[in-house]
Amino acid sequence: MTPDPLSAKFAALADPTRRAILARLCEGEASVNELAEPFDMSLPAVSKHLKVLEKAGLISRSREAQWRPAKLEPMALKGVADWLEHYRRYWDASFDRLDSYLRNLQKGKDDGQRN
Amino acid sequence: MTPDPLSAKFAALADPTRRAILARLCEGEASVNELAEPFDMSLPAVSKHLKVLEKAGLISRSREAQWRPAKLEPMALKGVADWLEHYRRYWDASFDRLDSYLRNLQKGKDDGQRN
DNA sequence: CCATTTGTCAACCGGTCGGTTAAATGAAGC
DNA sequence: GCTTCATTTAACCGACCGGTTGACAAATGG
Repeated sequence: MTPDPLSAKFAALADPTRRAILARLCEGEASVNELAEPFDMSLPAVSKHLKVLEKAGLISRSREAQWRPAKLEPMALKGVADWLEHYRRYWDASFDRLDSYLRNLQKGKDDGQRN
Repeated sequence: MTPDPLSAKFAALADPTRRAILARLCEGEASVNELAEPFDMSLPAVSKHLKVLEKAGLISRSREAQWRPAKLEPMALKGVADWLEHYRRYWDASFDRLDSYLRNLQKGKDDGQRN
């Protein structure tokens, strides 16, 4: 247990239901019932998903009478983006290779360097 | 089975061993034995991790005599980055709020707008 | 106090995950 | 053909995941 924070974030994001919940929370805080509405799933199931997101730091929860609204915590996503950023140069390089390959095709003839 | 590609990528990244393998592959292709060397883990375990990464599209594999070198496929990571990009404006906003809060603290007195 | 509304907890279930060991495969070299 | 090296497959294991149902808790409001 107690996996590292980054693993917890990736694991939390690896479920489409949870990603949909995050997308919904972009529009503002929402109660469990509101969040559960789009899904064909029991309330406890949604509650569990919220707990996973909360433990990963991706959302926070408050109390408002009998409601427990959930709120997006976007800085946690920034942590994931920062990890990915180390790899940007690799996919940029891949894209450049693909780009020049396509340019050579476009130029039509065999006037580009082979390889 | 057959989860959506984005879920497969997040799930593959949710394991520190697999992230370490990707980091190693930044330095170039590597055989299974090379990749397994840093880990206190059997070879079949590493082989399984590679299969997860491959099914997620994050690496590809070739054949070279009796070796099956693995190679980073960075465009797959770009797919993850693109999904995250939708949330950038939210963490930027959070960061700006934090930033101006700290600026007001730095200015010391209560001359900033509250709330 | 009682009922209603909202949400969580507990126990259970089948399936997947991350690891193991032992056996099988594939290619190379003698 | 046999051996050796590199890797995968198969079977198994305990733990975790995503879902269920049923009971419980906590706040609101008559």
